[in-house]
Amino acid sequence: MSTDDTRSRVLDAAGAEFADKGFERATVRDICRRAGVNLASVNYYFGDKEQLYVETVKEAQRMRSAQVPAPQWDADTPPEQMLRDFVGMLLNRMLRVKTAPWHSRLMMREVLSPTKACREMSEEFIRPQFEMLLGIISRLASPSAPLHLRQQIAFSVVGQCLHYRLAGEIVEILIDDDTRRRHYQIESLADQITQFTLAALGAAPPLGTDKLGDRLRSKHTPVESLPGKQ
Amino acid sequence: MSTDDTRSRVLDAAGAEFADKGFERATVRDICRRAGVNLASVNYYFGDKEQLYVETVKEAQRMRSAQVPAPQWDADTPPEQMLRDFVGMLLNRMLRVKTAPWHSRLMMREVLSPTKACREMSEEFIRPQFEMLLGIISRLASPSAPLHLRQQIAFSVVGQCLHYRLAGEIVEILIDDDTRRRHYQIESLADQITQFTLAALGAAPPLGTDKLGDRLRSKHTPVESLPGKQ
DNA sequence: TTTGAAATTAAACGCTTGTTTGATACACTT
DNA sequence: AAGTGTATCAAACAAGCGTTTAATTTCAAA
Repeated sequence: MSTDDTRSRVLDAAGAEFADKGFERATVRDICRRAGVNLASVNYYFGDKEQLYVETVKEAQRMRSAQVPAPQWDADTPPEQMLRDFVGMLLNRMLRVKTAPWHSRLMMREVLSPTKACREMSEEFIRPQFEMLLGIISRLASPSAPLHLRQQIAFSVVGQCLHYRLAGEIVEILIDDDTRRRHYQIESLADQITQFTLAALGAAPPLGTDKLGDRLRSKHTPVESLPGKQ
Repeated sequence: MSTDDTRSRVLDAAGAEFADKGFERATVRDICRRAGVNLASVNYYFGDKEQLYVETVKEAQRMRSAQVPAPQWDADTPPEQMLRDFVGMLLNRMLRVKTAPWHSRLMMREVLSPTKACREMSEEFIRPQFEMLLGIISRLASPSAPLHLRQQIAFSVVGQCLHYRLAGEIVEILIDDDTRRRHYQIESLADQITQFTLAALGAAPPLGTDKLGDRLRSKHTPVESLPGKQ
């Protein structure tokens, strides 16, 4: 955890402020007020606001990989299960931590509009995840599917997940509270997105015929290995 | 189009600035400089910056409905074609106008993070589009599919499209220029997303078997039996 | 105890922001 | 021609911003 020396307090407060308001709207004064330190601390420890921001993103990246590790699979894990795990991980990382620590929110911000200061960091953070998904897709798709098509399928998967994070405010407007409480829990969404994708690939019957969880969860080992953050 | 009196010039310049930089980062000075009018004009005609922003969003909404109307279909248009048209419209509205007039960019901004000043406006702008898509899905999906599932399928469609707009910078990082030029044109993406969705619904063969455009664009061919790759 | 570098502080600097002012130019009526 | 309300302008205002400074406190080594 964060020690309580001044530098760490500033870093933590800055992360929260940047995650909430973005770089421009977050002010050094608010950061220092939240950290309970003097106004000049930012410049004393980090030089200026921008270098503080970069350090904050690095910290978020460190914390996130330590705290929500990617799933590991046996050699005989069926690719359907891998897809379900991956989608679950994606949704959990995006939605579970909406109000929790600022690390995920800040990372999301960097993905959506990468700061030039952190561009290459975002890249090396995203690419391995994309390659992992691409590997799963390749096991599921027809062998004749060219690379660019498999890449687009991967984007289709990511897009479905991202939507619930980005357009969350619109979803709250369009779907009534009751329906949302009943059918928009993370695991339900993960099931739906997985089945949708598998059906599109011909690896499962079309949507609306049965529940995915009944097939995937029961057949193989239960999925509590999901990166659940407590 | 816009008359060249001062008020219109300010409104037009403000739209462009707000669309580019958002409310906070856009400055009254830049707006007036771009409009070629005096700094005080904003307050003279609109009261303050926030009221100018609201007027700008209203103007964008007016222009957009006049300029990019939703597709109209014959009674005998097959739902597959309707989905293709809808996806094409969505992608065009999101991507085509990246550099073009500011109206669409500003609307997109409002959808992603609705200003409290324009919340209800965004709602009445989004909902009809969502209902239209929901109608198409309902014709394609299994009759047994409950409402909440059809809604989530609609979100899956929107999510796939939105992704190319929102994570566009990440896509540019992950996919090399050549592949992007060849396979990431708007119409190609619309084909891929449509086929992906139709396949998921059992209304088309799984992805990677043939090109969608060949079937949909020429003439509608009925649904063939779903192939089983178990 | 003395010393000196590191850490912290209050205050101010210079700049940009949105907004307001008061004077001036213009167009139109009487 | 005089009067009148609208429109435009340069200039200044007050507030907030990131940053700097210079003085003070802290505290471990000498």
